[in-house]
Amino acid sequence: MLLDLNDWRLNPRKAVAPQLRVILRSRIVRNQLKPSSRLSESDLAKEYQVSRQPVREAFITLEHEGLLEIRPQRGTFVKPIDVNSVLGGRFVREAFEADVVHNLAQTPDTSLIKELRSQLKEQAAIADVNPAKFIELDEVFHETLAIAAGIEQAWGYLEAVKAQMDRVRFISFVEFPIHTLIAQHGQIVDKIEEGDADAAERSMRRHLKEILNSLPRIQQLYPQYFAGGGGKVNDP
Amino acid sequence: MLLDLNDWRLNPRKAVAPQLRVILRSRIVRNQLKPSSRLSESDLAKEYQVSRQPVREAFITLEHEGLLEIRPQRGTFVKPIDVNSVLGGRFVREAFEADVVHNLAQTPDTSLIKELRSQLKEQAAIADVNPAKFIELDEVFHETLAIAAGIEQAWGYLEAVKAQMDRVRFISFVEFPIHTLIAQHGQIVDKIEEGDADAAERSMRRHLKEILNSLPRIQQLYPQYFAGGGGKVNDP
DNA sequence: ACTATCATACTTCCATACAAGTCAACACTC
DNA sequence: GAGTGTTGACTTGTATGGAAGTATGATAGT
Repeated sequence: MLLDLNDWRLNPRKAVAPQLRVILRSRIVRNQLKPSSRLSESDLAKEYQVSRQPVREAFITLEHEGLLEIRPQRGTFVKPIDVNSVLGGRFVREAFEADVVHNLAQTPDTSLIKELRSQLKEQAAIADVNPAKFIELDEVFHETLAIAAGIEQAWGYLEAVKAQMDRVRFISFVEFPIHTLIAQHGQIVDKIEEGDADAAERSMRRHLKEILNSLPRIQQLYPQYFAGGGGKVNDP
Repeated sequence: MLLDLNDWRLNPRKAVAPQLRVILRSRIVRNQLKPSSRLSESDLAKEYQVSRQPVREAFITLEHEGLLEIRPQRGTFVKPIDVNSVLGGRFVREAFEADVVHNLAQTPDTSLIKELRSQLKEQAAIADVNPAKFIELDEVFHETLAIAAGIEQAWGYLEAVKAQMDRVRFISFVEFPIHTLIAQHGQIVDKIEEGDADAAERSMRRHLKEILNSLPRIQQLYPQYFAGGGGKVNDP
């Protein structure tokens, strides 16, 4: 889902439109297609050697996901990052994952703990080597929690939420204190293992508030990627 | 959003595809287009006097929303209700709205309370007259809370979640204890007014667990609308 | 009676042509 | 020079024909 799809190759056996959707989505989230830049149906059609129609259909789904803005008869543009959307998404995600770890801590599972600790080692190993890869591992970590809580289905609803947050992270890796994030992961695992549901929830909420620290700085460093003013969003 | 769009005329000035998306979405959520029933691009194109392309584009977005299932070269079908999707969505929504009222109760706003109490009266007045209209008012109630909490943006992320839950409610109004729901609304408002954040959160969680009571009964009464449970399943 | 093959009528998916709106450049009028 | 209308090259939106795949039923063969 978050894979790097630079080496795109369309599989001619499968439908083209869904493949284009995944490829373009990856290129936008990874900040390879810059916010406010123009995307032309015809140009992309030529680039991928297909007709305009499948490109167009990919555009439509990506607009629905909040990554593109289609202005009829005007053009299609990569949507600038809307701070309120990021903050709103972050709120949803915090609420969701707080409940997830709260549930998990009430019935700790040793095999889950073992798996999570294994992932922590991977994260630490890759941290200074390949930050983009760390983001993938981070996603796996959180998804593992959701699946363990038995609500894999629910995790899918957060796709759009994660996309908006990931866009911010891909703009500037250096602004994110990866080792802090990993330490927070460790704390969450600890609290789940201890069976302290409230503490686990607090750890997760603190963890997911981390982006609030870096977001203003990133917005200041890269104002060209953002749109509108960052209003205030209340947080628990 | 949830409006009844039975007698809807296409506005020829605006793009057709988005209008079709809204119309079809409404017809599916309101259970006018039955689960597992077949939708044909050509038929709908004739029905709305347009070409197949805009119909197709509407299909694609609705599939992405989990309301349709497009089987290539086979047909397009209204997706049967997946209980796990409903439960997962319910989980997300409970987590979200619990945090919303928790925040609201920490800084009670008298004008908000007044507005909510006014809505409660409306709900009570319509309860026995028009259950479909009550669902609309219910949506307004919850949305009002989200907006008051300053996270209108986040509310948009829950569109798909609400759609799945609403489908269940539209299958059978009688299974839902509307007066109980209204009483729960009242309790939530009370606790916000009292400034008791934890109690407000508990009330909201109890309220959003109400669907768990009726879901099994509805599934048993209308197995043909659900996937993978009780209905005649023709698996290979 | 039973099975395999093939014709046919569907379906979605893609390519192409055209329609309609937008915007910038440019000539023209005042 | 300032303002205005026009042209033309763009854009996305829609219509339509055909390609490829799938289900169904008739038919031939055993």
